[in-house]
Amino acid sequence: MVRKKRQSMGRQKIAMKRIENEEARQVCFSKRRTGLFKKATELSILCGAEIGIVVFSPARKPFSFGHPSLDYITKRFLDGGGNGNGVEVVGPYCGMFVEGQKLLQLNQEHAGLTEKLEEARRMRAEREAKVAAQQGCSGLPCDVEVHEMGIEELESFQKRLEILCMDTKVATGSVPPRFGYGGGYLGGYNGLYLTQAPIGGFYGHDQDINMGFRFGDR
Amino acid sequence: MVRKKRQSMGRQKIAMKRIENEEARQVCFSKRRTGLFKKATELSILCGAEIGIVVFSPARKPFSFGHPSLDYITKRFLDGGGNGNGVEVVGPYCGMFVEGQKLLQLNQEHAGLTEKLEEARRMRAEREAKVAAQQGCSGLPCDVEVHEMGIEELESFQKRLEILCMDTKVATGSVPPRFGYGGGYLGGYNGLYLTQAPIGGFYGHDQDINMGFRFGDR
DNA sequence: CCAACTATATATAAACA
DNA sequence: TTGTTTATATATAGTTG
Repeated sequence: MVRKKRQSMGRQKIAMKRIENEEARQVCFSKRRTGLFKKATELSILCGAEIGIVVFSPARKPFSFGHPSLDYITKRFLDGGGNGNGVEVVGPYCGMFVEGQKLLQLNQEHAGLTEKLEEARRMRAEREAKVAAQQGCSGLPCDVEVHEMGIEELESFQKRLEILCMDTKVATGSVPPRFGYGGGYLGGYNGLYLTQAPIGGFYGHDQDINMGFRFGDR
Repeated sequence: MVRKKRQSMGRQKIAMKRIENEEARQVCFSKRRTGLFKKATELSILCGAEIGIVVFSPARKPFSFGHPSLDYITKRFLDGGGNGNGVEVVGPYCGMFVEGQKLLQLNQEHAGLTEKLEEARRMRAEREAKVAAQQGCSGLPCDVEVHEMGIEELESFQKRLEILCMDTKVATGSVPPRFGYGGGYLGGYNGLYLTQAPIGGFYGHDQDINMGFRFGDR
């Protein structure tokens, strides 16, 4: 009787060490990343846990996962870290989220500086006007350019932040991708989202595209 | 022949929805969190991936995982996101790490603004001096210091950042906890670190410190 | 909470589309 | 790089201590 050849050897045990074969490593990465995110999804659903994950592929491509969303988790920290203490960082053991605190501080600092800059500009304008009225010596080479540039940069920066914010929401699924970006929703269920998160620069090298949310795109 | 009663019903299938029983939910969380971190560990070893995870338990207690460390991963972004492009955010889809990009931008913007502020103040002082002297508008020495406040803020800010940075290192295990905090290193191997990450001043409540696991154990 | 233990649900290595 | 199939390695629910 002819025994049919096995169609598969089934799952083989593998040594817990770096997979040297590059292709195999990449395949393994894809599958296990999917598995990891699925586990995270289940954990958050079953236990009501809130989770944020960021993974860099062997090819240095970033992927992220968040529930309810990374945005939400970050906000939770910015709003006090769930410890009822929104000001003093008693035990700043938030790991990755320490960044949230830094961000908050920088934002405040930024706002403060912006205000001061504006004020300084106003003052200077006044003086300038005064001087001009008295002596008509306008057109000093250095100051005009510097300050106009400041405003432009400020505005473009503001704009960039807003876009970033919206994109983050889209990517993390806290907002439906109705902006023609291609969307950030990759799967998941029950309000959970899996997102690929290329940083920019070179993610167009190969076609890791199916997730295609870009920005004005490659 | 007496058949022994089964010692266990074995693993039962459970519905993918929130576990209502609080105790069961907490137990499930512990087991699955361990499993999730183990999966992350395997992924990083097998594929050379870099991973950062933050999880909030249903009891709102934070746990984190990082390879090589959250600190390292964060730095990678702050230093340019590993894309060799530290300035323009082409595709700002970094999820959690968008924060990193924002931080970078804000930092740069902060530096730029500070400079411009100084500049603006210097200019204003110049005008003022000119007005006071009511003389020509050619260059002249302007040693008026009006920007002390700016400098003070800058220094305190700098200090706060440094403290945060050090604490982050302690928390992620990249530096031994010699500061009496109670320690952030909880186990791990091969350069992998498992860290519990309580946020506030309450991380000493109980000793759920034993989330370690080994390969080959089961 | 943690450590077994058992029986079963799941994840996944290999090979191929 | 994703999807499918097969056979097997692992993760875990339920329970006990």
